[in-house]
Amino acid sequence: MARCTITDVAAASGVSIKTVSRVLNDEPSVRPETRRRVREAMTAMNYQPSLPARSLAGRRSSLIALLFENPSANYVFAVQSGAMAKCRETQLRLLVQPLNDLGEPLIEEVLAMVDQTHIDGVVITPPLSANAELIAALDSRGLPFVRIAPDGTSHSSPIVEMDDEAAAHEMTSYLLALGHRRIGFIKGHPGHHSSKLRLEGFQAALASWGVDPAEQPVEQGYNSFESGLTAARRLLACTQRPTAIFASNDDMAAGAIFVAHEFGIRVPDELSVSGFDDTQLASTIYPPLTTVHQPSYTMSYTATGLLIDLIKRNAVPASTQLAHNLVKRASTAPPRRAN
Amino acid sequence: MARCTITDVAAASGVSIKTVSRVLNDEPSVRPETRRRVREAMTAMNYQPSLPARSLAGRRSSLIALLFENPSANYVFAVQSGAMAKCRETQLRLLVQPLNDLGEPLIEEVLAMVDQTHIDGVVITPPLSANAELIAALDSRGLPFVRIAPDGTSHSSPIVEMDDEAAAHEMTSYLLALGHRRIGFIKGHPGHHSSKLRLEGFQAALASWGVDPAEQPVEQGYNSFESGLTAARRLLACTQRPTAIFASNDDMAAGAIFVAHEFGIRVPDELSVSGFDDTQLASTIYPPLTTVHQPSYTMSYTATGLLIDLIKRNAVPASTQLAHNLVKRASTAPPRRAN
DNA sequence: GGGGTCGATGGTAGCGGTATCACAACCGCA
DNA sequence: TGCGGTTGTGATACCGCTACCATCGACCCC
Repeated sequence: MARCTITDVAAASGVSIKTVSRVLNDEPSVRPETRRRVREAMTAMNYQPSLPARSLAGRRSSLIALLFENPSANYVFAVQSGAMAKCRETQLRLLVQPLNDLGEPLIEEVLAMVDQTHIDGVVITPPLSANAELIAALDSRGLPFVRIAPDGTSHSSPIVEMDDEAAAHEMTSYLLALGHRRIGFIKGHPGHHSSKLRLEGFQAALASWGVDPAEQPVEQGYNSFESGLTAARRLLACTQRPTAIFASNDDMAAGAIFVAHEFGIRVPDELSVSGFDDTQLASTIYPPLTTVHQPSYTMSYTATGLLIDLIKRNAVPASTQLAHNLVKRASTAPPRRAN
Repeated sequence: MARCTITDVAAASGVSIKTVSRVLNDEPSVRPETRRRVREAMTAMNYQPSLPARSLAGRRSSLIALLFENPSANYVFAVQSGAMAKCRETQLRLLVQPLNDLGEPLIEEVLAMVDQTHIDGVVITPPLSANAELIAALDSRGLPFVRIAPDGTSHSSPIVEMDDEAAAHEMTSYLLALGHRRIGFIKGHPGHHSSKLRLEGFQAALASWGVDPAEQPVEQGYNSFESGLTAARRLLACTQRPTAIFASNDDMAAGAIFVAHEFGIRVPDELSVSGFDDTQLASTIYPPLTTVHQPSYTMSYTATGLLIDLIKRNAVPASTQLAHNLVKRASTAPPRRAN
């Protein structure tokens, strides 16, 4: 069962290689009867088209790339699974391209990859999706791409996102409704646009409840567990300790819970903690984390679908917003009455 | 700066395309002076060789695949990063191929991928590395592959592994040295060969300390957090509750700690818990987990290196064993004196 | 009923490289 | 001086497929 080629199939089904090629590409104007014969021959011989040959001859490579620069295993895994699922449906191959710790040559690396592999298109995840140079470079190559959760800068490429601000607003309202009036906030990585939106949602919710945002303690975090540790230590060392902490992602929220354990502060009795993203971690720590479910898998699945449409030159929406939802678990409760 | 080809480079440097090809492939018998001229032209024109063209014409595709069927984001991320790092060093591309939820057509899917992409070789992670049919299928295609932590069945392909039994032995000895004499064990997924080895290490250590392994409570787990929950509930509901739990991986250990929290059992004061793997999770939960550091990243980095050697027909060791080490954190302590 | 259109198919020139062979220039040695 | 053997280089046939154009009968319209 050695590899066989289009020529073998053509011979076996008594047509020219061109007709086999037509069947392969689902082109019209092949008689159904002929199509059937060719298809049968292909299955019988276990014919597999050669991807390199197709991409060399045609304009398509049937290969798309997923670009990321994100250190979170959970996020990357989710995004990758989503993209992969869509690729499997559509007979495409996915080239996964991590761009961590590259510094300057990032753009060059991407362009080299694009030129070498003849990629058809790219899905870009945050924070890369907000990288203006990268966008410009891809544009210069005329390569189609879809961005996941980029910043607000306008560009004609399609976008898949969730409403970070509304979600943060909801979470904050939930904490306020529980009775919390002193809520510590841990900001996300300054490089991520969503960090800004989440803070804005937090502040807007406070304002709408008549609570002065300026009075609430806010600490800078960097999306890592360790940065959550540092930020939470500061928040909990305040003289007026907050009764709740809202962290901009789950890793940092896990840090806050860790610190609470260290300090002997009971969660949620003495301190409520909530996160953002709903990664696997959220339901693995104790107590399980109240958080916002971010549909990372679905976002990337959707983005990949849009990219494929884009490549096929179908009409594509400029922007798609996916639903989030609040996941209430055991890390939040009404504040203990202290007075 | 549109894409340029070997012909352009040849014209620019005044040689034939064949000579450019020679320079590209680092073949000998090109005059240093000529080589320099061609190299210069390539950089000046920002020439990037076309991967599809090379793989079509030559025997190499400069593409290798990483096969996995593992639901753990942390593990997959680590393995992928390691393979990717080695690929980047050697100018290869990595095709990541998850094979989850495929059932029967798994082998076909892999073979189709192999035939379509003209992959040069494969790195196989557990539990796929123990899949005899897969191994046979790859063999039938004459494709080089390296397995990470496969089971004991002999095969000429290189293997990268750690000593699971010795590591489990060490961990158990550590718990015994702390004074524990009733240790609950949570077994790993029956499909993973390492599960068996870890259990054996546990039992051997007990025996060498004169403790009867048959007296220790053992529960079946399936490597997931949830299965750890179930197993730990059973262990802690025993009339003679163990003073320590050794779980075969970190996720299940996290489950045990979760259950301890639920039951109001203090860790490590009333119950020691230890895990295996040292994933990111181990240092994110509270208390941080004593565990065995499994060098997943390094294993896959090494395996990829061996694969490349194999492809180049260099001499390759049949088996490489990487060092593990015990990471002592706060989840273990001497048992509380109860009598 | 002749020319135009369309449906179904085939022939063939590449795509951008590599492999095989050929060949000229140069070398040492008898 | 002439011979075989290197060494550096070029010409050219592919690799497996797609794009473009040609072909050829059937059908259609006025």
